[in-house]
Amino acid sequence: MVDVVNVVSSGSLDIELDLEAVAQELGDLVDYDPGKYPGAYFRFGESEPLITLYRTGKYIITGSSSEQEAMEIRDRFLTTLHDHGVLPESDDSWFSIQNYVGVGDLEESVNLSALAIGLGLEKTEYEPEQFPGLVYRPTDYESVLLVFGSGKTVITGAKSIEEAESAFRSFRSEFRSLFES
DNA sequence: TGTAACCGCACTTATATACAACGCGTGT
DNA sequence: ACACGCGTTGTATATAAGTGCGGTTACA
Repeated sequence: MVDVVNVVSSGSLDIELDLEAVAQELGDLVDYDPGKYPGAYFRFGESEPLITLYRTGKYIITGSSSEQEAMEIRDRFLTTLHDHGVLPESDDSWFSIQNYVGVGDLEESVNLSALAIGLGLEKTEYEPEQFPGLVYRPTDYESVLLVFGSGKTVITGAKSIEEAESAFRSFRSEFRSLFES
């Protein structure tokens, strides 16, 4: 239905950090350049999700493919900080999923100009010279959908996988009723 | 040297986060 | 006229989609 390709989550360690010292302690796992960006980048491996850690102790995990993977990375991250003496205790104050990015497929080609009119011009943006996809902001979902001529659809801004799937299902039925396919 | 094929990149969307630099408004 | 505070913007990250552009490479 909807294939999740990216999950963005965030949390807090609830302690202030000296990022310079953290980078020193963790070595290759951390990439920190305060002149370029205030956050320190932490990554376990080449294609692993990225954790951006801030002075305030707050952090963001990007690039997970599921909620489960995000949770696992968080656990490993906390354990690693604890093992290096950066974190006194390995339980953080809060952690939550902020954004799901997924891909759906209508499995047929779409006339985007006609779709923009069908869905309503006030809810859509379609400027093919600027971007090949149609931007659809449904009234009853917080998610935003990017629809392409191939029928492939990107769903983003969802706070849960259920929200993403529901938004896509709703869009697909609207699409089918518009074009009677 | 010309043309063709291919590659990488920016475009757009959402979202958390922080810090610098900017504009603008108000008060002194 | 100037200082200060607040709001906004750009910086950076991941990720998919399809299009167009520039640059590089290969072959005739």
